Amino acid sequence: MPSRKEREREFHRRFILERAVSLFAQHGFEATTMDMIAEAAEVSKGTVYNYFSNKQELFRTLIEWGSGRAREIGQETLSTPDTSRVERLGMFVQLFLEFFETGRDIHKILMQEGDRTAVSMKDTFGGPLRQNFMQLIDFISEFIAEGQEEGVFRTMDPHKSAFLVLDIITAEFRYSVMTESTHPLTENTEETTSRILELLGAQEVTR
Amino acid sequence: MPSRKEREREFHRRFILERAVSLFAQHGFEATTMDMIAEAAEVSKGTVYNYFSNKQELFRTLIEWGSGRAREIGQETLSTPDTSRVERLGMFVQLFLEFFETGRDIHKILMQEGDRTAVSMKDTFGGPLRQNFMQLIDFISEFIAEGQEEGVFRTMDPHKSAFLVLDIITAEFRYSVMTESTHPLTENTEETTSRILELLGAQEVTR
Amino acid sequence: MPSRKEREREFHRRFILERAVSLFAQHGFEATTMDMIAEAAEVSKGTVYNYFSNKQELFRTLIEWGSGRAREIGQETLSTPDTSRVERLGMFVQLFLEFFETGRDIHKILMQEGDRTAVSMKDTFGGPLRQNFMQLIDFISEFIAEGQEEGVFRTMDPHKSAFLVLDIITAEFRYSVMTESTHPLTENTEETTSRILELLGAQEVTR
Amino acid sequence: MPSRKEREREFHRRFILERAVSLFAQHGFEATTMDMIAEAAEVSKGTVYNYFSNKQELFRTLIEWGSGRAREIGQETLSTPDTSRVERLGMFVQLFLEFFETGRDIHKILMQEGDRTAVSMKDTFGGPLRQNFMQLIDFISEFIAEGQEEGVFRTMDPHKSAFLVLDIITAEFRYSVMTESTHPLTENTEETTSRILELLGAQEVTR
DNA sequence: TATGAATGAGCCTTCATTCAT
DNA sequence: CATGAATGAAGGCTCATTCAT
Repeated sequence: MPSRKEREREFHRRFILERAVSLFAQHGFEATTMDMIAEAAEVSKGTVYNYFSNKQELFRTLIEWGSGRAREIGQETLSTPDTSRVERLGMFVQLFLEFFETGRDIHKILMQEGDRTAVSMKDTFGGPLRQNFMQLIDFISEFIAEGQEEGVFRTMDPHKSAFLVLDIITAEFRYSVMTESTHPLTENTEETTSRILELLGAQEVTR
Repeated sequence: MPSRKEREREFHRRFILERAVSLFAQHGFEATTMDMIAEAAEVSKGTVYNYFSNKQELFRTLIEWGSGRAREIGQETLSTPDTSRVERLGMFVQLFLEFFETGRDIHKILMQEGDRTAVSMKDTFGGPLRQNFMQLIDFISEFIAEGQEEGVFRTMDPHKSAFLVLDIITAEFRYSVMTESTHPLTENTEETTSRILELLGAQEVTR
Repeated sequence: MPSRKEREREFHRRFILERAVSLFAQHGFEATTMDMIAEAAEVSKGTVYNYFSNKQELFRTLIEWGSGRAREIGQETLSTPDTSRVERLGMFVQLFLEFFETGRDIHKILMQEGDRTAVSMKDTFGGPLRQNFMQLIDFISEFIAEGQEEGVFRTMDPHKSAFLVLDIITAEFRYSVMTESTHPLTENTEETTSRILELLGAQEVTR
Repeated sequence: MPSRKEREREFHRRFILERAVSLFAQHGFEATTMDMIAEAAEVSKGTVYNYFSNKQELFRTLIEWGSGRAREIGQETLSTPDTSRVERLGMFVQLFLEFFETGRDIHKILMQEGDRTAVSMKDTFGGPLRQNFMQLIDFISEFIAEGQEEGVFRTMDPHKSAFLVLDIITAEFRYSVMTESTHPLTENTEETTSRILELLGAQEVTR
């Protein structure tokens, strides 16, 4: 039972995080200073240190938060029982694109850091990010493998296919940003889904 | 006719660049210090500044070099006359994967900065990188559009398709890095090519 | 009502300035390092930057402070109503020499920078220094012109005379420094004043 | 008997000095780099070091050169026999103003450094500059003392008067620079001379 | 002697972190 | 807990000087 104090503390902590997100997204980890964060959060620098022991922890929290949510989406949608694989996949794509839409900033961070993580495993932030990412890959991979057993998907390496599936979805985000599009990403849910189904060689898909 | 001095100077310049590449790839722009670069290049810090007026210029040179080469590959392969579209695409994929293979570090940098560029257009390094990237997209886009006119590819937005084509290729790189694979990327040339052809709805492809 | 914190901050700021003055006077702007200033002020380098955004601002503050005070002296003494011009001039000379006496260091800086300003107008520090100096010249100039109208002073270019008047006063300072004299400058008030009166051709002066 | 080589060397040395003068005048000692000097002298940096063992020596040479010339002027004009003191003084003023006119740059340097010298005796450049300056003061001082004995000048401290005499002359230079005047300084020879004579209380001067 | 690449000490400035109030 | 002044370890960059060619 969290006391009122604890709840307030958690609230304050989240507030700082939310203000920090856009700064990190805009300037990257190194170029974002604690002063900037403190100012954006309308508190003193000391206060920021009261909630986060250092800059890295603050950033790591963001990474974990974002990548954790991504993993959750996979977990929640892909294993829903009593639903066709196609429907589940559609749900997954939709929630993912919605997630991108809602938290563009956290996504920019994840993508930038994702690549850096892909690059140097020992990276401080790589840990939780990589873990969440790999779990997400596993959910997708398993989803694909089961679909193959059911004869719904064509036979191909499920693990690699999982990467490709994620790539197709994130491509939407990259395309949107590169073309400075203002259309909501979710508009492309159906198109993206069918592109994935095609990749997976889903039988029942009709175009 | 460049004098011996000039040639040596150019040689030395390249040497510093080569040593800097892996540092930037590993730590990113901000976290890589001029001291690190100087030490890696086995020269003094002053010497590095003798060849590059500042850290940004050094980095920009790398970005332009890498992204310029990527654009060239597109230009050289996709517009080859007297060759079927399928063959041209195969060549494109192969050269691109070879390029990844040869210069893994420069690619890591391009991808990291690519994402950062995708994120904030005003970025200092965005200029040349974005320009080269967009030109590459244009080459691919045109290649697709012509193929559509010839009835070789299915009808879909050529511009967006171009992004997807690139994404499919770079996905190989990402996958390779994430799984710490040691297989040469070029092994996947055929598979990647056919995946792209499938995306484009190429008629003659048989699996 | 400035809070205690604000007052302390202002106090500290002044302290750093006072310690910096003698360093600048001794070594000049370029040769004085922020490390020297920090050490002299018994604080860390970072603290200096807490009070002054950079070296130039610190120096500019000194220049403005000193040259502003010089201008004030002219303003306050020369336009005093109900006082003879001779008395006013005497007051002016006295206060000026006192000012030299009190802040020998700031004067050294003003004279050094004054010459540099005289030399290159575009100088960063020239602005406020030159402005204050010119205003001082204007006060003196006006004082002389009015004296001429009253028939107290001989006829001559008031503007140029103003420069000469100042030169005569500062000559005392230069002489004192060159001869390493320890006599208080104010001892020469009367002598200097009569020298100026002679220059101005003041009627009532008897020797 | 200087060999041709030696003469050429001396010639080259002077050339570098001449090119360096305006740089030092414009930017001051610290802000003038050896690169700038080398470029201005159209030689390599190494060559500059071939003629001057370091930056300080180069600068000191300039100072000695300039201050030596000033001393010479005093020596040559003030002790001319068979000439009235008034005429000698006129000659002195004229040559001095001409010197200012011809070598504005070296003068700027002397005035800037002169003040700095006046300030810290231990200064590296102070030595020769101070020595030449003091000798010049001595010449003037002696000239005044003798004039006093002859009854030509009023009685006053000859040493201090010498400083004032020099101040009156240099004031012309300062005034000219401050007002950005383009008139040749020598135009003011007569006016300046009579101002000095007035200071000295010369009997025969009529205005 | 001329050249200019190499060196490295040192400068200004930034910023994560600490800590007294 | 909140504050923000103080700290000092780096970092980017400059430039006088050296030295091999």
